Parts: sequence; structure tokens; C-alpha cells
Amino acid sequence: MEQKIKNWIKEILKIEGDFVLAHPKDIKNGDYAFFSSLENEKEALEKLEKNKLAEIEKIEIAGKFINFFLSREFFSQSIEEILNEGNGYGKNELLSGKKIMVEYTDPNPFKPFHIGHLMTNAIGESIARILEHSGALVARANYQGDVGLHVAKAIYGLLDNEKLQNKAGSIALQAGNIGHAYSRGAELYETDEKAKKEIDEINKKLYDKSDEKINEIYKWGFDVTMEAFEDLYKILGTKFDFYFLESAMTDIGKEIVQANIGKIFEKSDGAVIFKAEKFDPKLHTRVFITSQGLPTYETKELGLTKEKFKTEPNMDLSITITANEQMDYMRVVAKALSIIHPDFENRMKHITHGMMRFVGGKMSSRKGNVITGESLMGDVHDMVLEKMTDRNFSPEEQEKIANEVGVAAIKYSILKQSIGGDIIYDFEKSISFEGDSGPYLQYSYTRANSVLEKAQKENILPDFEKVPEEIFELEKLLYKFPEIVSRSASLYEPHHIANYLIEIARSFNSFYGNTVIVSKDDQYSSYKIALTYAFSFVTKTGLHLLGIEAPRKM
RNA sequence: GCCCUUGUAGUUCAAUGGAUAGAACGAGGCUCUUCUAAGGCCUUGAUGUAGGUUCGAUUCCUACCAAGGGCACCA
Repeated sequence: MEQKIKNWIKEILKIEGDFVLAHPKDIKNGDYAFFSSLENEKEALEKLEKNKLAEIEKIEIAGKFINFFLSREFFSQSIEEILNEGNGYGKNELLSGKKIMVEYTDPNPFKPFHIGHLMTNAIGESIARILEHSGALVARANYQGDVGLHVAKAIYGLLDNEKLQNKAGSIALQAGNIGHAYSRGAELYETDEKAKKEIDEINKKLYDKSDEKINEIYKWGFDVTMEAFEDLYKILGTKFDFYFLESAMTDIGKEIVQANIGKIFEKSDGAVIFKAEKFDPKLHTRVFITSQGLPTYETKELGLTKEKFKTEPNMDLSITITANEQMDYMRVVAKALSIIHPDFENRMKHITHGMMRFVGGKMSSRKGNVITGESLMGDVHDMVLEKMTDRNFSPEEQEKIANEVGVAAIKYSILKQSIGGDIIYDFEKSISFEGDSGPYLQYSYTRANSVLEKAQKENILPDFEKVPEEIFELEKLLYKFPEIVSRSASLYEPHHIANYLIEIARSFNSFYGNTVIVSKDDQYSSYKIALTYAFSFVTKTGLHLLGIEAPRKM
């Protein structure tokens, strides 16, 4: 519609070049507005009036603005269109047929799944779904650090307290024990010289696999933590297509570096470094292979990227999602890669997000903070159950809904704001179910569902025969959904969808509160039911794009 | 010191260079013999400072102030 009006204005007024056609902030000022820099708006208005599009009801001049009001018919037709397209409404062709890999979450085996992982997961899953809705073929990838000092720390903790090696409990319990072992090991590494030495020793043994006992614990710990992650992904609604392990990237990365020593990399103090500032003054030098001959994360990242392009040969875009703190060194790595592989240069994208913060400072699993992603999910889940005591559900239903609502509360609190900024973490607020929240959206959806169920019982079907003269605010919002989706997709910003969903939910709740929708005495009831269907489709689709389930009841 | 982010109601967040800067939480009042009150309705309040570009700046540019992150063998 936007494009249609634009073309029409362009043609009638013979405007050259591009101009902006926007939605006025206030619906009172029309559905689309155009700021004219023309000398005589009145003449323009006359021309436009003469050749008016069928969808436009009214054109007004307000100062330098020309406002367009869409017709009653346009809105009822757009509602009809939503009903026809159902959950496919809002799809666009922006990335039609493009192969895109999105890497996100990246938790490390042997370490707890902390809140930062929850954040990356929520953002990555949402971006993946938004790209899919825009026509892309998305592969989800997860990159996990299965080697390194953190593993040695965890194994030290496990050896130090053998009770933590109990293999009898549930996967979650065993993974929790390993998390404790890691925290203990990490703490002692900083404070206890003897422990530090032993951990370094374990690290060497892990590297050359010389110790049978350690190998055994490693295998168990790896399997358990990976399985525990898998259980979380299930609740979170993520299914990865590819898993990349850090250990597999060392040789590939090293090879790339060694092949380019002298050309891109240089030796310095026994290490192999990349002086990125030679290519871009805003970048800096980083070590790729240490003086001890060990590849750093940078080198593994080179290997990872190469592997990604090998895994998906004709990939159009490889997206990596991490926290902001990774931004600068990823730039250095990307610069090195784009010199080695010029064909990758425009096919890599790094999206960064802020951190979850306590009021007191940065959260870190390294110091073994108590709040993990899992514990947060558990707490929120329990709070939802408490709220549901007055509802009449079977235990299975209750469990399912508690998970869906809990995940919604957490994900929404992450996705409602632009992803670059930090989230000031307030436990009370993140589990708030009121107002600007995920559960509010779900609640609005279930209310719509109740209305639709009642309509079915009373055998009133959605219909467009009798349309009220009044145009509901909700109608003026619903048709914008496709624009919101394509905006979110082109900017990689899920929060536009989150904000939009709140807007339509508020509008629907107001409609619901002030109108009786299902009524045999109301000749417009069928149309109102159609509108309710449209709201429910758009909300369900929008929630899906945020990675949130839409329960039928709650 | 250099580089990158970010400064908007008391608080947490919105606002493709456009109209009277939107919500939510908090505070106060009203509202369920009607489709789920996790709701609705009403009241209250903000663009860090100083310049610049523009018909028009929360948005772009410069400086300053403040917060966070990064800057050679950790990831």
C-alpha cells in the first residue's frame, strides 16, 4: 500500500527522486502523510483529488503535511486479507531464497547456562525467525567451547569433591553439580596457588589426553552438560541445525594463519600477530598464535568461519550474535578474514547485544554467580504456577502453560528494547506479568480466543457483509504488520515487532472492554468477530517471530 | 591516552530528519449478575550541557560532561 501511494503521488505531482511517506504518529492525522516541500499545496491537493486512488477516502492539508485517510473499504479488505493468509500474514520477499546461517547462544560445556546465554538465545532465535518470515532459508548454528581452562577448572572441582560426580540424579541435577564444580575451581584458581598449579596441570592432560581418569570425567561431563542444554533449548523453542566445537577449529585456524605468515600475520616476541591498524586505523593488533604455539580464540574464529562456509557452500550471509564486548576483536578477525577470503567479506555480519546487568555490576558465570539462566527460568515458571491457582487446568496443561508464559516473560523483557543496549536486570520486573510484558500479549491472545470460542458456540461466523461505518483503531493498526516485519528484518531488530504487538494488544483490549463482540442482536457482530480473528492471527504470528508461544488458554 | 557504545518522565524502555516526544512501572481515583480483572477508563511527569547543519533535530555534525565496553599472548 505504501508503495502504491508513493508511486501515485510521484506520478501525479511529477516528483523526482525519493521522498518519505510515513504514518502520522497520531491516527487522527490520517493513515499516511507526506511532507510537501512544494510551493502550492492547494494545487497539489487538487491534482491528487482529481486522480484519487480507490483506497483513499480523504485527503487533507495540515500545514506542510498532506494527509491521506484510507477508506472504510480498504480496512475491511485488509482484515479479509489477514483471515485469508492466516499465520502467513506479514511474510515478505526481502530475502527470498537467500541462505543465511545464524550463530547464537554459544554456551560452554562444563559451565552453567547463564543469563547472558538466555539473552543471546532469545535475540538469535527471534532474528532467525524474522529472517525466515522474510523468505530466507535459515540454518541455526551453535558454537561451543569444549576445550580450555574452564574445563580444567570444572574437572578440578569434580576431583576435589567426588560427590559432585554423582551420576544417579537427573540430567539437570548432574549438570548443576558440574556447574558448582566449575565455580569452585574458578574461585580456587584465583585464590589458591596450589589449586592453580593443579588446574594448569589438568589442562595439559586434557590437551594431550594422557590421563584415563580425566578423560572419563571429561566424556561424562561433556555429554551431561550438552544434554542439559538441549533440554533448555526445547523449552526455549530453539532447534539447532549445526553444532560447531571449538576443539575442531584449532587445526583449521592454525593452518590458515601459518599459510599467511609474512603476508598478513607477522611474528613478534615469538607470537604470531595481526597488525590490523595497518589496514584500518581504528583497529588494533591482536595475537593469533601465542609464543607457546597455542592458537587463540581469534585463530579458532578464522577456522569456524571457514567451516561455516564449507558446511553451507552457497551461503549468502553468515551472522554471528554475541555480546558487545566481542565487537572490537571480531572486527579485527573480520578484517583478517576479508583479506584472506575476499569472497567472504560482504557475507559476514556480527550483531552484538548489551549485557544483563545487576544494579551492582556485570553478571558473570566465571565467578559462579547464583542466578543462572536455568534458575531464572525455574523461578519464573513457579511464579506463573502461583498465579494460575484459580484456573482450572490439568497438571500437564498447567506445566505446559507455566513454561510458555515463563519463557514469554523472560524473552519479552529482552526483546522489547533495542538489542545494542544493556538490560538493567531487575528480577521483579523481568517476571512482571502486567502491562508491557510477554504474558500481557499472551493474555490478550487468550481473551481473543475465548471470544472466538463463544462465537463458534453461538454459531456466528466471521463475515464481511455488514461492515460498521466506524473504523476501529485496531483496523488501523493491523494492516501495518507486514511493514513492521520487513523493517525488523532489514535492520535485524526484533524490538519493532515487540512494540507493535503491545500496541495492537492494547488496542484489542480496549476494544474488548468497550464492546460486546459476540452478540446475536448486533448486526456487526460477524465483522467484529472477523476483526478478532485478524488480531489473533497477527498476534500469534508476531509472538512466533519473537520466539514466544501463544497458548490458547492461560 | 586511543577506539567503540550509550545519555529521553522518579524508574525501565519507545519514537525510518517531521505535526501536541509514546508506553509500562510507581502514585491517586473509578470499573467485573457481559466474551478470562494477568484487563479497561481517567489524573500526574522527560530529550545531559554548549554550539552547528536544516523550513524542521531525541535523531545528523563538533566540543564538553557522565556511564559502560575494548585496546599483545583469556574467551
